[in-house]
Amino acid sequence: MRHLTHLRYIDVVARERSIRKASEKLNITSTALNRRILALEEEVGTPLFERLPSGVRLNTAGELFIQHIRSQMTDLSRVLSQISDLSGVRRGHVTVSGGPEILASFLPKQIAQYRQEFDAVQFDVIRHSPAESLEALMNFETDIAFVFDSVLPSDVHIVASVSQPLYALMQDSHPLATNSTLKLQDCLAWPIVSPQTDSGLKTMLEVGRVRTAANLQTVICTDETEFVMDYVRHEQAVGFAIPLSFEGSAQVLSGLKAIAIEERDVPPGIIHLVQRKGRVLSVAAAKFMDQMVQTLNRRFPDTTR
Amino acid sequence: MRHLTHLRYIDVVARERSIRKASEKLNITSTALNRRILALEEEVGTPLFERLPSGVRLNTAGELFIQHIRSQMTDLSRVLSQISDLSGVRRGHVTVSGGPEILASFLPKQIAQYRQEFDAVQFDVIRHSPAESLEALMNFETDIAFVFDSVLPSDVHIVASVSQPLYALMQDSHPLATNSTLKLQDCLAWPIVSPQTDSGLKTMLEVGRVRTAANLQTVICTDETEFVMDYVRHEQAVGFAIPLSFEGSAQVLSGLKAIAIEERDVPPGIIHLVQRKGRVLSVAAAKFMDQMVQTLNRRFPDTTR
DNA sequence: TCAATGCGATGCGTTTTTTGCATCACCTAT
DNA sequence: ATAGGTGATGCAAAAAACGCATCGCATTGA
Repeated sequence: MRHLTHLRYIDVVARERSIRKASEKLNITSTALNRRILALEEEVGTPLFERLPSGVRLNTAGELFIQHIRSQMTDLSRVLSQISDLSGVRRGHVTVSGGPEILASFLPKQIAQYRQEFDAVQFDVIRHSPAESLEALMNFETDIAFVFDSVLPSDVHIVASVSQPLYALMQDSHPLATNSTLKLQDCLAWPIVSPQTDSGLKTMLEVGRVRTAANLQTVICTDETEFVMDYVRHEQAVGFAIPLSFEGSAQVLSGLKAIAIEERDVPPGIIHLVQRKGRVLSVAAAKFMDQMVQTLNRRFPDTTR
Repeated sequence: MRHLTHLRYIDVVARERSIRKASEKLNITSTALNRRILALEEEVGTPLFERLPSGVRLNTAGELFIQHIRSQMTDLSRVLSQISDLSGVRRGHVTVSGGPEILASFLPKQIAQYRQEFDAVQFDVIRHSPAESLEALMNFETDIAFVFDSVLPSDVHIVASVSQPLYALMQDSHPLATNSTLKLQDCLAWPIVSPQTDSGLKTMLEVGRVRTAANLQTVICTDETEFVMDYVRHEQAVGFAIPLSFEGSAQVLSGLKAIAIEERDVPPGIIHLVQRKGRVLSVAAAKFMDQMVQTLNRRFPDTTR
């Protein structure tokens, strides 16, 4: 789409903060791109970029304008998606972001299920911290985001919230594996694989640690869910995860046991399924969102929508 | 703005339902315009217009697309308005529509007051029936509309509602002019100047007629508020109006008396001040809206917002 | 202090796109 | 059948966009 191209030019320049860099990315000369920007600024009647020795940067007017540009671009692709939807084929593009908890088991399964029905829809999956998720959402870079245990600003719309208790993961031959639930204290004697960054999982564990005064023996810090799962297969250690990260796919847990930590010790975390407030999702994204909400409702009946 | 031009082309074709007519309006050849449309349809991947012997007409895809186009255009002008607002001058363009009741006294005064402060803002005032008002609002042709006594669809946002009792207008030397309020029955003996079309005023009067079984002697039907005011100066007839049409400007009423009809006879009508739901108004329009709501609140304390 | 480097802006010739004219094919109403 | 309307299309001219080479300027590093 030709219009889209024009808009994309400005968008990329804003992102790259350099006309020359942007021109490489767009496969045109910096001259052409530069003149486009000059022409645009002429039309708007005011500069949109500050010229710095190291490149360019949006000024206030530019910030307003780029917001409009991005909104326009996503709106257009939504409309195109609606239009091709008229002829029966469900085309489209959905961009989802979330933390590692989501990327492990839940999201791939959801996407696979969706694509069974609509295989002309393409997905982008991005790993983001909660803050990055929200920023990307506001910049129209993503359609849907999962945010774990975070205070949400008022300009995002919470489509669903699901409560996730903390589970301990271990070999199924592990001495603890016979329990039906565990206290955090029970884990003190074992090496712990704990989350690394300030993720939601880390926060949950931290709350538990403070509450029960349990001094866990962390031996490995990592956010890679797969690494955790795999590691506890090799050592009699204890890892942590939430149901969304392992439930529903038998293979992930093969040889492992997941046991709930008592909620008195660690209160459940909340995962929010969010989109940008006021934005109308494409047909594909809306439908996918709907499917996920339904699944969550079925698997976790306490899900609020 | 060059980008806007492209979009406008499509918009005008859709409105004119003819490429040739649109091309005249846009001061270009029909060839150029035709090819633009063909190119656009190519890019979108599907026809947007049906070709009829008498011209063109939007198909379903086109309807979706034009909606997007119009939204884009108004959004862009809003952003440009915000941008020029950054540099201190409040520029902009506000389009208001409403029935004759509003156009008489209230609206001109409001606009004059607003332009005292921001004289770079330009206004378009259009006279519309309630249905036309709502349609224009949805087509992004107007920013703000006054709708009198009408059932409003869910896709408009009611910014304020003001209750308006019916008043009888007559010479101040009229025999009825000594009363402080009037019953509809009191008017039976006099020639009546009544509203013509199915306006809100007409509806109010109709309700009163049915309720009190009063058989008014209508001698003139007109919707022109000014005509009514002027006519009752010449004959001892009775006209009707609502406070918004005459209150606040002494000249309009000079030589006339306005007396409230008792609310038992004729329940007050409601005038809604509305905008398109989900749409963000330009700085100028929002500010003007705000001023009007404040005025209404001051003059009619029962105004809801 | 003096290159070296990287940035956006600009003049000019070339390429690509857009436009206008003339014309075609088609339908409708007279 | 004819006259007047519609949108589509081939072709040449006009306009816009593009790429190359170059400029001016500021920062960086020896």
